[in-house]
Amino acid sequence: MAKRRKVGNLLALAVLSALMERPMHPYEMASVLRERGKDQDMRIKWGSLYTVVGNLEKHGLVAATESVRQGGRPERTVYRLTDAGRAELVDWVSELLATPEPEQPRFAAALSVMATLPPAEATRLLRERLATLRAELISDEQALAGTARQVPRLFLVEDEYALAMRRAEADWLAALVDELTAGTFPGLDGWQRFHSG
Amino acid sequence: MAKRRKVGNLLALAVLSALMERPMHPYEMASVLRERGKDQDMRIKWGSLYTVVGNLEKHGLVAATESVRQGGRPERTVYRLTDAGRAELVDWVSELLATPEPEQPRFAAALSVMATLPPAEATRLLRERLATLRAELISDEQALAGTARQVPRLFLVEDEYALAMRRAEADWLAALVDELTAGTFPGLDGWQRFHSG
DNA sequence: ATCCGTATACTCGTAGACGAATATCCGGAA
DNA sequence: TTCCGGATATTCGTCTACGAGTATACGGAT
Repeated sequence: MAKRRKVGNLLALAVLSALMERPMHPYEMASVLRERGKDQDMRIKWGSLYTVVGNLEKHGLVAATESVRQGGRPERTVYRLTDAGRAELVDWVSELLATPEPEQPRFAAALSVMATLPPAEATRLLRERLATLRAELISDEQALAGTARQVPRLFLVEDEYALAMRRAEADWLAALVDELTAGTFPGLDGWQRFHSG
Repeated sequence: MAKRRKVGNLLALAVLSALMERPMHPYEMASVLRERGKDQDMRIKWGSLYTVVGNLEKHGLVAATESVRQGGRPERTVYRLTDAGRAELVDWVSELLATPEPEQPRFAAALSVMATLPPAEATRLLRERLATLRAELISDEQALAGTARQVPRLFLVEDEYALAMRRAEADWLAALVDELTAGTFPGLDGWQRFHSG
């Protein structure tokens, strides 16, 4: 289903949305994104930024407006959103919002090969994860509560979502660890034997 | 924190784990992975498979054992896991299990630019997502219950995890949609006005 | 007056990811 | 017997992602 975008990198989505506000040059986009805390959602890759902006231009989704030389600094090219770009943004967001796509988190990959470790070791590691997760959860909750006093909630939904998912992961993980610890997880003995023999 | 792996692609993890069982040639790995249902977790990219195996060999994590020409078929190179490869696998799984890393699901990106759509439209799309999500949830639950009768639970933890996360997403989403529908989401009027004016 | 750390702004080379093409074999239908 | 479609196995070339490097300017400390 998921349509093939001319520029598929999610960084392009961020760029387009930044340009909704006003024309900017690439470096400025990065700054704006960082200030908005988007850098946590998607760590800004400098190499990609310029490639992505270039591709967006090539496909007519953004257009260069001017090349200003301010002081003696390197020349900056300012880009603005085209009509096609605006349309692409709307279309893309709509698709992303409406269509759940199967994500493949790294942790799932790890679980799928968990059997390569002996059960005791796996349990120990999972317990470690759970502890870290809970600690992060607490500080993230506080951080969110803090920014919620300054930023309207509309711009924090992503964080609320992320937090909810983390909480769910912690809950699920706690249940698994309990089963492993109590020995009620089925097949534990076979798993153990596989690693002893 | 996350150590830089010689071969970072998660497909490499799957390859290493497949080779734990017995030596194989690349195409066979793909088949085995597919049969185990891993192809859902990570859609097999043929281009990557051979690159990844090649890189694993270059770094001494796997080694070619023989090149068999069976019948007149193209020559197949069979690879086995080296000691270094086994160690890498254990180390990698351990890290992935123990260390929660900030994932950046596409949906989070979508939420972060949701404001570019008018609230009514966003709500409509989210409702659509919720419906799809719930439908998928039901069929996935049944599918899992089905395979659970044939495969030991140890090899289904990833699926249980995926399912739990989906459920959590659906719950969170339902709550959000309710707020939007009831009009109790704060700042709804400002959001609307931004798009009318 | 000069030094230097930090912010600004971008370029480039390379490693990796992946789609699509290629080539051969086998079994069954015509 | 011959033809064809699907399974077997891999190669190739392109396109992308990104780290690391480069170069200048500004402001405060020395």
